[in-house]
Amino acid sequence: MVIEEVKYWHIKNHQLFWFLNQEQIRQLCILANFKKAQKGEVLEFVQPGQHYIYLLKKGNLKVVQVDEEGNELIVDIIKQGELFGELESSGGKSNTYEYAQVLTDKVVLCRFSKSDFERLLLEFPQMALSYTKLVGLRLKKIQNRYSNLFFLKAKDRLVFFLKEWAESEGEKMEKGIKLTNYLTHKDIAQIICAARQTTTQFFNEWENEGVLHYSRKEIIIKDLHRLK
Amino acid sequence: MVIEEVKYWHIKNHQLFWFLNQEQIRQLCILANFKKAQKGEVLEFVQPGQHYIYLLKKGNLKVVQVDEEGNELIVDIIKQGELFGELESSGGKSNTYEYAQVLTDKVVLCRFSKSDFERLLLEFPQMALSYTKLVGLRLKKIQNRYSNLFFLKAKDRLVFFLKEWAESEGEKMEKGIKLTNYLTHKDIAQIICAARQTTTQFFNEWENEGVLHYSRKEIIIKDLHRLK
DNA sequence: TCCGATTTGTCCGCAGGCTTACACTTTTGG
DNA sequence: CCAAAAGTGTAAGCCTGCGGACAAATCGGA
Repeated sequence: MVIEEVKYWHIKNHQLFWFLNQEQIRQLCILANFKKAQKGEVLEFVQPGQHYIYLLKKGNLKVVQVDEEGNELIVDIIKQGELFGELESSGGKSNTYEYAQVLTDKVVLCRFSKSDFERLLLEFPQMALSYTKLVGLRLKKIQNRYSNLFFLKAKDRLVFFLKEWAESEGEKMEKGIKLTNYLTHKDIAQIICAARQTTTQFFNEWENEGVLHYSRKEIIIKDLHRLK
Repeated sequence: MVIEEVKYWHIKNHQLFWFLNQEQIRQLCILANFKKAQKGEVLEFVQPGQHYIYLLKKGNLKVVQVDEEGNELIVDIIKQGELFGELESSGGKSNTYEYAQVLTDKVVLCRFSKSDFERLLLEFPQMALSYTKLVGLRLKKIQNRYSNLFFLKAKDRLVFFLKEWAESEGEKMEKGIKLTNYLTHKDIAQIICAARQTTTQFFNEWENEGVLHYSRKEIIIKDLHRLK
């Protein structure tokens, strides 16, 4: 069962764990610490002094940044098979605090210490290269979000976000594209950098126009092109 | 002379080129393509199909992103000794176009092909690790700018930018901190994501309060703490 | 099944800062 | 050395969308 899971994980992360053979994966698996968590649970993954890399094996979670006034911003949504932790940890200096929270019913994740991970990267340079590309990809993604925040208005940012979501997790059906929903209006607002009320408004406009249906369980995008 | 320059460059980039000996540096130097450019010159560094990594040896330049309406955003300021190119190239999909422009009187840069660079990283895993950390650092930096754009108002973003600049290139003097200026109000506006007029206004407020002096050649921050 | 908590719906005033518009100043290049 | 271009100063109007306020709906747990 554990090996089964590892196999799965291995597939999801081919770009990174490609170069390891079964034995090495098994070894990494021993290194790794497994953990389960329930919906809503908060994971404080940036303990000072303790540096871990996390791999989300099952479920989804959000990485939230809080400033001194208590304003929250969702920095990233971590999906099945994605790495997080070291990468996200904020610059250190600032007065913002960061935590992760479970969005789906349950979540399975494992972690390995930063130093173990680095040892692995040194042993398998090919893997270091893959890892670098992975980080580079995130850099591009965030850079995209950044320029969107400047170039686009709130509504267009929401459209952008929904299209991206549809692309990565959407399921095509006769009635449109179905997204299994694990986000509230508030969550989405914090992702696209808007007020919750503004987000609600846009959703309702689309609901009335009949191009989208939002519910807590799922979102149906009936017509992607009319989404604007 | 060339070796002198390489030595210098080596120092500036210790985190990356640490592990190479003189011979290897010389070799990299042969691999590399040198180029000089004048102030104002535009470098189209993202040719499709051609993947290069650039190292800025001397001077400063800005990386600009342009959207379909012609709005410009400065994605990054590249300073002496910094790498750019592959890292910055936008996600590919979008309809934004990117270019670099020389800010200082003259600029010296060299480039090596992505594949040569990757070969080097594979040969020196320690270097791959350093490079990974470098990319990670940029990720953090951009993530910081992103959350600033959400949490902070325009004026505070300008303060943040100036403080950062002062930290990286400021020169302490009796009259305050001196910054050799290579940016116009427009440039700064495009960095902090504000309108040019807004930026001008803030500078003038500070000028009147006597906490800062702006000119095209230099910026003197007389009192960092009163800058708000 | 019921109660409290969370999420969603709606309205509206207010403000930050973008736009437009133009005058003035400094730099650059022929 | 002069004209054109680039950069700076200043002001007014307008618009997006934030924030507060509350009601209604939905969920989750005891």
